[in-house]
Amino acid sequence: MTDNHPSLTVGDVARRSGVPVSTIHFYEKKGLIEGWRTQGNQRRYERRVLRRVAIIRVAQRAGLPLALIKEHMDRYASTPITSAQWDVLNREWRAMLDERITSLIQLRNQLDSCIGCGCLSLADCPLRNPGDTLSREGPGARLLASQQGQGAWSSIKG
Amino acid sequence: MTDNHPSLTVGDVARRSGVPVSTIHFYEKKGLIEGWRTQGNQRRYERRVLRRVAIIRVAQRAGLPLALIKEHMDRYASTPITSAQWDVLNREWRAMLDERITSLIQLRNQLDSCIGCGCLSLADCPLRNPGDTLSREGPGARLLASQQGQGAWSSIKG
DNA sequence: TTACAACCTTAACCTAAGTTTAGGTCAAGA
DNA sequence: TCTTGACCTAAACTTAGGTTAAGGTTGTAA
Repeated sequence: MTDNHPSLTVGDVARRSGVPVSTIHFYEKKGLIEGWRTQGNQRRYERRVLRRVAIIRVAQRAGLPLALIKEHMDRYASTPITSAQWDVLNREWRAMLDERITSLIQLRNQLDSCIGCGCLSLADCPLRNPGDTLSREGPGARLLASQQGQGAWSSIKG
Repeated sequence: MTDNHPSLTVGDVARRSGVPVSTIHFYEKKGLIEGWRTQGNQRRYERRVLRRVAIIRVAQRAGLPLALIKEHMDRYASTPITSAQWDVLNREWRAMLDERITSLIQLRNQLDSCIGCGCLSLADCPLRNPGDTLSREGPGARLLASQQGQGAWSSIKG
């Protein structure tokens, strides 16, 4: 914990990142972070790992699966990355985030018009059914979901 | 499938909502949707359930857990709800969505400044460490996560 | 009335992201 | 030296959100 401490123990990382030791083990096993071992086989990390853990946690809050986070970090970490490559990756990552943001905003906007209506309570829907008029044409009631579009990242779940 | 069809089979719901039959069963078992049974014990639903399923899927895409979606829907469904009550619930739900939206936008904005830097590649971080200067004071490197705020809804995961 | 798709239930299985437990080792201070 | 807290591994367990399988029933159309 002194200032010119060259490396962090797993406990240090846990304390300073707010993540349990078991999770640090887990992340290491999954290849999301890396460090080295002492002669006594104990884990040691560079300070830089803290930021990496922080990014992992933020990305998780955003709903990104670890596999995707890892994949992305790995691609950025491949040493000779051209700015064009970086650009592509960055755009993909953003597209996925944008998709999720859109989803959330859309959901929020549905609140007044939909959550208050009969489809959620058991009373009649006061919005005389703009959705159900679609039903004759096939896959109705998908209007919310179908507005999502099919970005590059939606394939992740499909 | 004819127009004045009063009810939907589980297959109808599946087809029209784009969700597998097994998932419809699952949602029903979890109490997220409800219907009734024919004399032959087959499921029947009102058309309204389609919109409900659509909302569930959008909410899921936004990263909300089913338990939370259900909890919220249940509260709206409690029959005698005053407009004041509705207002409170609506504000809570929106606050949570806003929090998540903010989180995502923040993450997206971190992309350029952070994912391109040395904490992800193995080179030195070009952003001469605004995070690590915090390390002397205790839980450093939590700056991203701690910017998230602790709204009424963050307790859900904690 | 017979075929066949669509339905039913229960139970086992699956992935993700960890957590917990058990049994053993390491390192630093009194 | 001894104790104690921090560390190690492996394996079992957990929750969420489903999917798959097996074996039986229903409903409809020829």
